[in-house]
Amino acid sequence: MAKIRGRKNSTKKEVIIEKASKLFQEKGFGAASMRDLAENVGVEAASLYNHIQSKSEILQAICFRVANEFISHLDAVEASQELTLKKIEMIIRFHIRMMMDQYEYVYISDHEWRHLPEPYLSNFLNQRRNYRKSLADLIGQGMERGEMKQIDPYVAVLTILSAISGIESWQRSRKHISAEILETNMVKYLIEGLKK
Amino acid sequence: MAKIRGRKNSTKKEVIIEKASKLFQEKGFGAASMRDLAENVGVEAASLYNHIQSKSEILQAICFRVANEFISHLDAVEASQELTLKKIEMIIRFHIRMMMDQYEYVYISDHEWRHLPEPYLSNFLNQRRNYRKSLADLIGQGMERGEMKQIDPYVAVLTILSAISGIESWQRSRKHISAEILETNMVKYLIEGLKK
DNA sequence: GATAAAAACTAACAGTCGTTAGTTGTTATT
DNA sequence: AATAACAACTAACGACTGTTAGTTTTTATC
Repeated sequence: MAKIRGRKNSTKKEVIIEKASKLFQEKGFGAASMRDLAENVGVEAASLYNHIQSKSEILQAICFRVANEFISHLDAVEASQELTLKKIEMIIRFHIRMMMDQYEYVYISDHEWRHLPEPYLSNFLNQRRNYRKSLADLIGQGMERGEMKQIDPYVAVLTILSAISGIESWQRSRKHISAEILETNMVKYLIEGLKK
Repeated sequence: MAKIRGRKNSTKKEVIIEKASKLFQEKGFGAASMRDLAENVGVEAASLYNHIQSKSEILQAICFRVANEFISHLDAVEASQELTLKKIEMIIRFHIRMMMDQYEYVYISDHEWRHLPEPYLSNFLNQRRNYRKSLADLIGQGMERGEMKQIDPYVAVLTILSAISGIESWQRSRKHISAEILETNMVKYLIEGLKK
């Protein structure tokens, strides 16, 4: 019996998921093949199945890992004692950081979830719906307390989340702008708007 | 010889492109098959090739059609005599309307352009880069004239465009919110911000 | 060094992919 | 009615898909 096997196994599985995230982001889940992935891992395609059960299991792992990170952070923020507007700013900053630090993972979770098989697809969409609902409630609360403008909370959530998920296209022109400038300016825009 | 053939041909081709736009948006370009598409058109897969040259020609048609619409509108706005902030508002409204009226086309142009073959891919990305550059210049001009806050123009462009392209996820919950409310609130947010 | 588990390999499966060739039916012009 | 272009069909191609079975090599424990 191998003691360390469990550790070794999950390590190799992690390598596969990491390489897959790059591949899925570049080519899309449908266009990325297991043989592509195997080549990146440095192994034959069939050997991958010693560590994973299927191609879509990789997608599941990526999507739900990202979802859990966002949900955990939201819970922590909600439990804090900050002003509502400050809470929203914290969430915005976390989303921006996630997008910059774990670009491939977040991208896949944002765009490739369509290829999740049931029942994972419904599960994922439920989690996403709940997350957005919590965020909208938070914004509604901020309006009630007079901290913020009167704006449809759901539209605000939509605007914030999709504005940030668009950083994807900034990734490719990284040279033109630093991470710090991006975060500072985007937060300023999303909080204060464009008009003077 | 058939006089009307040209017209007939393009009409059927247009049907194919229209059905394809729905299919590509739902399943992604890679996962959508020509046999899928043929079934939606009501014809055998091979028959499609009497009207189109390849699968990717459909993608090209969609991506460049959308790109041209946005470029044309931008040109018209730039030539107008409005205030800069008003110009930007006009562009935002146009993007929102396009997203609502031609959702599938815009979605594909936003997300499936990766699958364009060269040299169309480079061509497309060039056009996109130029479009964003023009928009950033417009915002820079607005700042110089004192109409707007001091924000990195490129970040502003990125925020605006990606915020709007996120309407995709609103499409699926259309019942919860009307197009008018969406447009009004999103414009308000993107111009005035969240803070009171 | 023996043992046994883990992980690599080769070969192949059944199915799907985009696309082409060749043929038949349809439609419009003469 | 004859002609000719168009658009549908069937059949098939070679390549590629995710995945399984069976076998061999590597690795870790005793």
